[in-house]
Amino acid sequence: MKEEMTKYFKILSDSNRLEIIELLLKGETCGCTLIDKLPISQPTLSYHLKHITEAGLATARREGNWIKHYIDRTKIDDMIKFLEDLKNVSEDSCSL
Amino acid sequence: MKEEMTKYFKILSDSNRLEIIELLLKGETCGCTLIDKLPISQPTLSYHLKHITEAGLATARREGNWIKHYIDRTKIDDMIKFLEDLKNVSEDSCSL
DNA sequence: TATCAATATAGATAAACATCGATATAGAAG
DNA sequence: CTTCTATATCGATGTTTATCTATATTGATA
Repeated sequence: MKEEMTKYFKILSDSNRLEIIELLLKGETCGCTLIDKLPISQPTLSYHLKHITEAGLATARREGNWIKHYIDRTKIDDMIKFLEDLKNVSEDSCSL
Repeated sequence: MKEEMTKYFKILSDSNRLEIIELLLKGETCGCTLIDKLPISQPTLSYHLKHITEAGLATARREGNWIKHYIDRTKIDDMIKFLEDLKNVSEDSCSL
């Protein structure tokens, strides 16, 4: 649980990755269009997409010539939930 | 803004740091009591507390012999807000 | 002022990370 | 079956990170 969260937070801790996620949420879905909007090379984009996917924040699926990427919004919800709980931790609350 | 967020997320991306933050929220406040509850050395704890503070997630203030640390819960709110906005990003929304 | 407890710094190290250019692979389509 | 486009992998590199031990600093107090 907490392991999962640190993994997600690590993904969000890089500005290029955050940008990628934002673009994916906006409907970009395809690496070939992402690449023009980011200050990184194609191999680096591939590397980030792989990590985002392996962390469980996105899924990838081939569609014809392209590989489409979809952010799993429920994972963002999980993070929000976790932070809400964290914020409410107090001297007499149980651990997360 | 987004820079600030990646900085916060980086802080939360390490399990020891997350543990420290949780303990601080529970009212530990002092390094000397934290140290017994963590699998790290005193210098490493000092190192993490420094980073948490420099990132703006906590404040530190000397009180007699000890230095007390206080998490700024509004920063957690900022993260929650950011993630809410991120989740709601869509094809026709503006950028964060 | 000498001592002690809490905290910080220095210096070292190994691992992880972000990045690149070059190249390989995979699948669609001619 | 060759070609083209999208994506992945390889190998290298410089940087950042988490961690340690040893030592310094700081401030309270005996």
